[in-house]
Amino acid sequence: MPSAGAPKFRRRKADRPDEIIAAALEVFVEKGFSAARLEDIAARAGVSKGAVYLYFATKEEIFRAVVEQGFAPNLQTIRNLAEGVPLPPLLRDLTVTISQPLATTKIGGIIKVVIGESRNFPELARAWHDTLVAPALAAMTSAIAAAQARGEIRPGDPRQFAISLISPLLVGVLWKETFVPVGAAALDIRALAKQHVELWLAGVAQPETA
Amino acid sequence: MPSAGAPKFRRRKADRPDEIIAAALEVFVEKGFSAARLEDIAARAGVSKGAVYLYFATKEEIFRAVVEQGFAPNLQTIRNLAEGVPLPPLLRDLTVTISQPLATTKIGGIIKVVIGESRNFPELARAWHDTLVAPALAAMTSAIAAAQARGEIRPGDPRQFAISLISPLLVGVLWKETFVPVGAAALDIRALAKQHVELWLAGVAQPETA
Amino acid sequence: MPSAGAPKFRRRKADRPDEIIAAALEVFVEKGFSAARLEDIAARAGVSKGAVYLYFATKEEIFRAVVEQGFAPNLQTIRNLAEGVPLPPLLRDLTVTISQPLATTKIGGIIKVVIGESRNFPELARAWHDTLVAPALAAMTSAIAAAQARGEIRPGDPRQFAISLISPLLVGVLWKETFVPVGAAALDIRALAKQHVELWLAGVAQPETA
Amino acid sequence: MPSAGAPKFRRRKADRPDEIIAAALEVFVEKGFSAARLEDIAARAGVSKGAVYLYFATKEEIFRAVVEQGFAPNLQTIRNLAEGVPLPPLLRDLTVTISQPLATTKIGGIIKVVIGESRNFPELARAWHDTLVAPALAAMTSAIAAAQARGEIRPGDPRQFAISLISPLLVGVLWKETFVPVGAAALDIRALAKQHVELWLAGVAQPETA
DNA sequence: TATGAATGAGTGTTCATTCAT
DNA sequence: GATGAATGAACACTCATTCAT
Repeated sequence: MPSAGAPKFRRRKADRPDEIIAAALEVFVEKGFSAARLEDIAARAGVSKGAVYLYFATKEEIFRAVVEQGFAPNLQTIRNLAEGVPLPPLLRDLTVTISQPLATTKIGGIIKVVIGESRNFPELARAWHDTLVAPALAAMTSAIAAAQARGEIRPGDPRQFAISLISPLLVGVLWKETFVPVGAAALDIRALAKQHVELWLAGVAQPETA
Repeated sequence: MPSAGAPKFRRRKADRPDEIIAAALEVFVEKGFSAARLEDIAARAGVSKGAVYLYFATKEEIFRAVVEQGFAPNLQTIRNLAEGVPLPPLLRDLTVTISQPLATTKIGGIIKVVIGESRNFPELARAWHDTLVAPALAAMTSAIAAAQARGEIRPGDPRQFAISLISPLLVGVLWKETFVPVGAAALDIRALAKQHVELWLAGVAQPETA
Repeated sequence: MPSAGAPKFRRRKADRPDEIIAAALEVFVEKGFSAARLEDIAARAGVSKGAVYLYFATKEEIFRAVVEQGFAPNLQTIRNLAEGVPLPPLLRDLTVTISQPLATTKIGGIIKVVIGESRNFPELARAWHDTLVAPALAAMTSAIAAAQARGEIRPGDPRQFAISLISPLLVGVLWKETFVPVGAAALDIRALAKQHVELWLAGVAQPETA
Repeated sequence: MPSAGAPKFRRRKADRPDEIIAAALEVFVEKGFSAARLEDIAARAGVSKGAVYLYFATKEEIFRAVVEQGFAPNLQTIRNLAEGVPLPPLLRDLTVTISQPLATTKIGGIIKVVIGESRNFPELARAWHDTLVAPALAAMTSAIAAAQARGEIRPGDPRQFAISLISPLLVGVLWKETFVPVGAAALDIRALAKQHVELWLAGVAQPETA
């Protein structure tokens, strides 16, 4: 009977943690860590307050799980930054690959929460920095430096070039999380990314020195 | 009277509200609204808990005062965006004017807090958007559109161009508030601004159509 | 059937209640009623939490069972206090009979728990008093009074004499439960009982009136 | 006006801790540590729940204060056990000195609580043992040993003699705390002490060896 | 029977807010 | 005005009890 394949009314125990994390993410993004009520998280996950404590020992642990779970899907993306490839096609490609999840997943909310709680949970901010942000920035920086060495792009601080490149994406997701919910005009992150990459490529191109 | 001679003891009652606001800003930036304790704010302002309530009716009101007080100094800057002026000199100028306070004042902290509490205080996020962010963006957008009309810069969505222009500054400020306190390498916002403006100007320039 | 041959696996269902009571006794003695967790009792009894509820309706009921079960083995001892017998041999005998279980069984723990929870479970304290303590004391008191009537022991309040007689045993048991677990020197209850009975007999003896 | 001597409605801050400790003692004796509700303690002390936390950080800390406060008044009594004095007058004296507070103060309740919570607060049980019980027992033991050396009392384990001596007092206070509240006949501790001391003195006296 | 996931009432603790001084 | 002791509503967390399997 259990093999019949029809999903049972009661969900499997194994699903609960993820359901709770998903619910918690929403609540944390809305309220921040402190103002988030455990009861809200539980309710949104469709379980009782007590059930949450079957899977997480404290509210903090839920928060950590939420933030850490924001890592995994993004780690791979970073490793795709190959150095030997000419930048223009690489970036035009990457733009699509990156702006897609930024526009559609919850990652923006996590970024917002990490920023907001960075002083209350410094280890999490540090983990995000060390595991995601710094490596990603370093990868882009060295890809840019390599392109400079090949003469493809003009001189200048490659780290600052990298920041110039990715900042609008970050601002885009924060805009979406911060101002759109209070009535601001939406931002087409993908269009923004596309136009910005062209701007950036033109901006870092070698001047046509005759 | 306050200007007449050196007052024996500073901290005249008229200064209290501002001292409280300044203290509150620090605490709110560190902890967020919910986790900020009134007692900490009072202590940092050098007054008793009860004294805070002589000037502000609730913790929320202090928060509003903190965020609203972040407006004033920036409103003027925005109005300086003249439309008739060629963009390059204007922006090179503006870069200095803007990145200076971003790098040295508390404005970064306020931005962080506004982002973090945008869902708990939507009116504040809306006020920031409507009063500061949207007008500034609109001003830049129309300045850019005007420049496009004059043929100074190439076609493209002028709002997105504007976002491309200012995003690195915003990211720089958030970086300073979020990752530097947990050990990340500092960012020279002014250098970043300078290099980025050149990148942007080059990136939006008309292609050298012969 | 249970007596036929060696049962393959012990722990037949009929044993469960006693196993639970035994486990509960340990936990109650360690923690007291309130701080005792049903889960601990279940775990120590080697059953699931739910299984406990197949045999007992509430935690209180388990507690009652534990305390009441402390009665049975002791009720008989009390009835052995014959009145017509000369006290010295009777007591020297009793000493061994009584100090044996005091030193080796869990009765000390039960006494401790009954004392500790007497206000939370007054009926239990009352039951202990009415069923065990008062009858025992009364039996001893009248045996002593009878001996006084026979001129074997000197005048004095026979109830107080009875208390003088048994107190060290009680204190010995409580000492074992209270101070030995925190590092105090152990007490040899049997030796104490032996020496104390002689002291008592000498103390209540008729002064050598020539 | 404050000097007028009329006690103000609002009690002095300095009195609160003691009032809370007194209230807590009652509740702890009635319920035990776990079952005692902070709200009950607060109510019985005539303050709000929050006020308790102005003086004690946790419920445990209140408990410790209650138990430790049970030390002080008793420490001095112990030191009065002089060794060179003949035992009979010393003990007849001591009996009054000791049974007085046992009969009238809250010490019995504290003893009961220390016994009941000895496993949950082993440091407290240990502190009681090391600071009060063991020294008192040691003092009596050596006073008895000295008397034995002087030939005043007969041979035998002096520690056991000491236990024989004090046990009825202990049992008396426990009786008062445990069984009297559930309807048992009261015990006149002072009369018990008096008769018991005589019993003990006669019991340990040198047999009239011709 | 037996399990253990789930529930939700209960309680320790915090902290914005009040108010007697 | 200024203080900080006092209040009590709010919330994280626990655990006896239930019940689907």
